[in-house]
Amino acid sequence: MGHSQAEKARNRERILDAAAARIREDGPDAISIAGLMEAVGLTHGGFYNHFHSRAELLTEALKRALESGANTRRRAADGDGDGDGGEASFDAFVRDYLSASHRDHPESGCAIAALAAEVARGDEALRAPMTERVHQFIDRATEALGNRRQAMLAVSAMVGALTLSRVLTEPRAADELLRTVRDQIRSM
Amino acid sequence: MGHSQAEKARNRERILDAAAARIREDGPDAISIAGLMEAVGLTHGGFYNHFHSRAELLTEALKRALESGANTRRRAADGDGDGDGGEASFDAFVRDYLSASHRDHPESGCAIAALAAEVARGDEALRAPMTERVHQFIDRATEALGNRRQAMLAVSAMVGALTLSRVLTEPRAADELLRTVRDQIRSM
DNA sequence: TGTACATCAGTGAACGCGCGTTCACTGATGTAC
DNA sequence: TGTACATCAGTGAACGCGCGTTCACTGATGTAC
Repeated sequence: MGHSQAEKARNRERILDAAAARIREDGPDAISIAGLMEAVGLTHGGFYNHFHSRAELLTEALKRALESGANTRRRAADGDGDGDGGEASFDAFVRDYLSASHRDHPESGCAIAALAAEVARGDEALRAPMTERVHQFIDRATEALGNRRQAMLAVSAMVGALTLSRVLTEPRAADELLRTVRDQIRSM
Repeated sequence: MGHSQAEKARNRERILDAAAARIREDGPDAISIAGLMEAVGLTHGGFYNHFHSRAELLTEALKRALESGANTRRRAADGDGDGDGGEASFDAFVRDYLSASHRDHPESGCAIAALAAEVARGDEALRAPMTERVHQFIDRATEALGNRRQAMLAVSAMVGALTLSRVLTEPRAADELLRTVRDQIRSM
């Protein structure tokens, strides 16, 4: 096995990516160091070569999850949409954000929807990076809709609808909620 | 100390109420049996006279939290509002739901906003009672707004805005989000 | 109504397990000459 | 370019703590007569 500096950096990335997926899928409390390291193919002792503590990992994993979720959304909207940016791409963004596929894959999805309530209970260091993303989200919607007040409504509804659609037990009702909120926002 | 049947029933209620508050304030994983029993003035051993397991407690505490949150909202809207029911009381309901006071007191607040993401990760037995409340919420908004599609948007936005306002680090921004979404919904 | 006995809510010690963290060790990597 | 040595990423055993759960015990409650 190699122990080079390059490999160390790569392993840190792999740990963070695994943690960012896991935290969105099962929540912060479900992350155990042994389990995480095993998922990456390492043993738990080496964890502390990369992070000072579990708490530090969670902070970094949240940041990574926020980036990852935003990137995945962006890619989906760009790939799907008619690549002319602006309103058209925001429309594609909304379609993707409120899709069944996003609902069914929190591990690569929006970290705001997956983790907002838990982050809200945390200290300011944890809330700050998510706060920044929320503002970016609102700013982007404001540009697309040309109205900051509507944008706040739209962003709140997107986060709320995605979260609620993950709770509803009947797939029909979950689909209906997504579809309805999506159409309402697209016709704003 | 009394060990009567009546006192047992009362203690069970006190345990459930404490758990319902704690689960909304700090999340399900923060509930420890010893801590909960101590908060109620009992010792941890007696817990199992009331519940089979911690998992059973969490299920019951969620149900209690859903009821409690709905009741608190209802009381706030009725006390505040012009007691003529219907649209006026829904307006009072929205004002209360998206208030700073509700944001700052999750322990007596809406359990949907506080726990949706965590419940979404759980099994169907956990999701069922919250699903029911979500439908009640949407039905009530549908009655008030006279439009089921708008009601879904409104409910999603209320849950999303409350949750996001708890994340934002600057009080000004958190207030603005609540106020803006509240006004948008009231003018629907 | 009073008495004897069974029940059972609550107590607090103990058990066992999982998990975060530490640490001595290893062998490959990287560097100084 | 080659060699000797220091560094340090990863390993896996061990430690300590918190916590869910169990259990023998207690004394008040409730019931049968």
